[in-house]
Amino acid sequence: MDTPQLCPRFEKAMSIMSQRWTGLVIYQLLNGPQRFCNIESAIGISGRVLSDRLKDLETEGIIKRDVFPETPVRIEYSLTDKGLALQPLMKEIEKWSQDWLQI
Amino acid sequence: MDTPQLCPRFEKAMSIMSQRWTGLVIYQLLNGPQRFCNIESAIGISGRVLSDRLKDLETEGIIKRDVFPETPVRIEYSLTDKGLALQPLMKEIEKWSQDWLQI
DNA sequence: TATAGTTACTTACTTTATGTAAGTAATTAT
DNA sequence: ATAATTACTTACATAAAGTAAGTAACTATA
Repeated sequence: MDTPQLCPRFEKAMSIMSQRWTGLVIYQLLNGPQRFCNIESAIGISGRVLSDRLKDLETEGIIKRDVFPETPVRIEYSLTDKGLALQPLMKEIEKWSQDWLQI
Repeated sequence: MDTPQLCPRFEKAMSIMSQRWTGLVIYQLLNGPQRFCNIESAIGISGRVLSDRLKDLETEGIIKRDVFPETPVRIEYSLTDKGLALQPLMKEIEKWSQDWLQI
């Protein structure tokens, strides 16, 4: 038929956002920089998958990882500008969920 | 730590949108009602998974399924109001992808 | 009449992703 | 010497997704 072809950039964005946990990790980091174990307990993701997701998101330039050589070592994850730019999208998801989902 | 707890409605919205293919199926249906094989070829999803997704989305009230007893039978999928309400969200993904992703 | 074509699926099987639980490294506290 | 802490990794089990073939219902063609 004659539906327009998918824009590769849009497709990429979708593939990032439609990966399990990615959205919640970003949403959680909108609360500010935080550590691995905090993200883990806040959203209920397993450490194994969180480790994968943080690596992927860092590779995509959406989050950054800062190491503070304290004891025990403190590692903070935070959103880059690219990651912060996802806030309006998160707001839309919030809005839709408020308007259309029951508890 | 002291990050706020996740809103169950937001979490539900995220679980819908972060399932693989769901976003693209909805995006595709923003072009108007269309048939199974059209969605399939437009976004490159396998029939097996598309079948699952369409059932899930119908259960969620995001799409509806209309049967036209022609030959061969025509079955059209389209967005409900709840599904159409996801358009602003799709626009945000488009915008972000334009602003932050390279080709 | 037999064969092929069409759409919308389903089924069986393989591969990939995710969940669970235990383990590791580096350091400090007890 | 043992336990505690954080940020992971590893090994293994289960769930989700991909691939390809099959099915049902009907029509068109040879």
